[in-house]
Amino acid sequence: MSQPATDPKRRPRGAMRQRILDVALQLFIDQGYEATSLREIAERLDVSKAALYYHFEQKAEILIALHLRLHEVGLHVAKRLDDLDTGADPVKAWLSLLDEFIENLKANRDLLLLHQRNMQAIRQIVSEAHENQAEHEEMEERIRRVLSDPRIPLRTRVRMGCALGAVIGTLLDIDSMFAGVSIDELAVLVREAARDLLA
Amino acid sequence: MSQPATDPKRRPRGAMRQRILDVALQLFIDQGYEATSLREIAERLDVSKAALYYHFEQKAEILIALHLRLHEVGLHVAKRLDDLDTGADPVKAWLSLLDEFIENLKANRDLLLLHQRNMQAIRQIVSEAHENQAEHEEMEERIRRVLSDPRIPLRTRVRMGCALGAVIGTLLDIDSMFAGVSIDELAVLVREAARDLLA
DNA sequence: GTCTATATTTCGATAGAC
DNA sequence: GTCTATCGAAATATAGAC
Repeated sequence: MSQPATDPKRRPRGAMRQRILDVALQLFIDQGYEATSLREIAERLDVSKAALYYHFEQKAEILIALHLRLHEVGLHVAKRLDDLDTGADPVKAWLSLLDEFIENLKANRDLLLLHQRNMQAIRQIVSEAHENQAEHEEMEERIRRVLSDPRIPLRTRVRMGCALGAVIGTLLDIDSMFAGVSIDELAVLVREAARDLLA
Repeated sequence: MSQPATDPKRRPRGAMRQRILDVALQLFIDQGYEATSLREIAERLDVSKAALYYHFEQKAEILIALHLRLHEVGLHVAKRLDDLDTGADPVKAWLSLLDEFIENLKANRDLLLLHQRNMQAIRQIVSEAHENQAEHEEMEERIRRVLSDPRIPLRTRVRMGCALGAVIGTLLDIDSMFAGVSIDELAVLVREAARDLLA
């Protein structure tokens, strides 16, 4: 009903939309969302500013679209959070959450970088967009809840947080930290360190 | 010669300047540098926009002043980095660097938050201000150099990075992670975890 | 779908009185 | 040191032709 009535096999559907998102993602990571103008995005794509408005009603929608991409990717990690809520050994569950997270990070480092470097803008825009629906609870929120769960000893919770911090700190900004080392090689070592932390 | 000719004992010297910096710091942390207008800062201080320009020639100077504050604070940590360069046991040196860092973080969490959340803006503005002088090498740069030093086994370097990530990840955004736990209590546990990581 | 205008708003910054 | 008033630039967004 709501799908466009064109042949679904005719592929370049929304191709321009994707190109916009790709360029915006790079610029938002490098300069930040607020510091990036639609003019810049349009110039890189060699189209006019107005062309962008055919694909997105507002600038904020570009950021939201990218944020949603990350959200889909994060669903697997969220599943592991459910395990944590439903009993089971929290340390074990956390370790497999970290594994899932590392895989996600390897495959979508740019989206996570976007999130890390534009949290303020994303928070503000998303909260305005959903108004008060509360709809999907943010993964961060759920992580915070686990780390505040009094049923888990504080010492353990802190180490869970440390392990997560270690993963993010070493694998996300890899280029500026361990330039030249492959991410896979790093991931193995970090995973091992996280395990030691929670042993 | 260049000092103002007023009585140096008459204290509220630059009091307004400090109030501006304090308000700006809070807003830059909450909303980001680019998303914060001088109008907002002026409103919070209940002065006019133009008043701000008596104390700072440009908006960017406010950010630079805050960045310099952080720089002074970071000098102690930088000393520990020297130890790392001049031989000695890198693991031991790293641990005492982390201790110094944790103390700094406890005393100046807001400045570090500012830095973490406005890296892009700071980088761009600072690089424009110093043009090509290269003057003071940024601490991050020095940390990266240590973590790339081939004389230290990769496994050790990764763990050094993990330990730093653990400290930052758990102690910097403390309010959103371990709400309700005192930072001192947390710091003890994180310090211990870092030591285990590098054991 | 993309273009050339243009409207509208807001921002950083300045001039000059007090 | 602070104000009012204003400037010029740049940003988001829209109108309407093609």
